[in-house]
Amino acid sequence: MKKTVTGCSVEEAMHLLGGRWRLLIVSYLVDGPKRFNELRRLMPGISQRMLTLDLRALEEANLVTRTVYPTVPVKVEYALTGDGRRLDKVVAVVQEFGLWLKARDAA
Amino acid sequence: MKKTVTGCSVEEAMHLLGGRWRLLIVSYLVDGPKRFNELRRLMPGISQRMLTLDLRALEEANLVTRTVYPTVPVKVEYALTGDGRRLDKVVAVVQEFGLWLKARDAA
DNA sequence: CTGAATCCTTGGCGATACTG
DNA sequence: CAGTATCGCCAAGGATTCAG
Repeated sequence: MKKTVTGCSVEEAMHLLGGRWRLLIVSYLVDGPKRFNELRRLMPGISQRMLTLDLRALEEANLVTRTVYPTVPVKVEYALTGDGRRLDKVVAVVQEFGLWLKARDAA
Repeated sequence: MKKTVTGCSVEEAMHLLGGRWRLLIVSYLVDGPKRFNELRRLMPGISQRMLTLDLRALEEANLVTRTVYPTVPVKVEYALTGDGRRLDKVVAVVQEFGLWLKARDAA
């Protein structure tokens, strides 16, 4: 990817997190490390492909770590890095807004 | 639009704000009402079409108001609604993250 | 100045099948 | 279990033109 977005900070952040699933993935990792299929179960709508791609992107951005336990069968855990912890507040605030939005539109 | 995203709050919020420009638009409206071309100047990359479409979407979501002053030439002002003010924190947090991100990647 | 209309391209994303 | 590889769709977005 590496599309040079010369824009401002909001644009940069959105380019990294703006996909359909990325911030949602992070929102689940905030609670602690998760395995691949664990994340799939938490997000019934996501495809295997997108989960992989988005996790790779977050990994490349140093927001998430990928740890492989060489057991049989293989076990892979994803967790937020220290940098990724910078997203805690983002997730919290967006989640809060989303909740309010759903409540409002339900009425 | 009204695409029924049955997902969780983060997914809902991202579906509304996840586009390339929407949150950026909001980030400029946080500082006060802005005119159409004023927004265009602030976002050199955006096309006329997308600015219109995204503003309409935000308007339909009751986050932004559109006020037409019947002068000649016409003057149109966009401003955040009370509901839209719920995005102040979102913008602030995302902006902060984006700034940190740019600083980190500059190093 | 603020759009609407049209056409076209891109890439985000899903579906499916295959693998260590 | 945790992926990779292909294929193809379609909505997001850009460029250009026309209009009140």
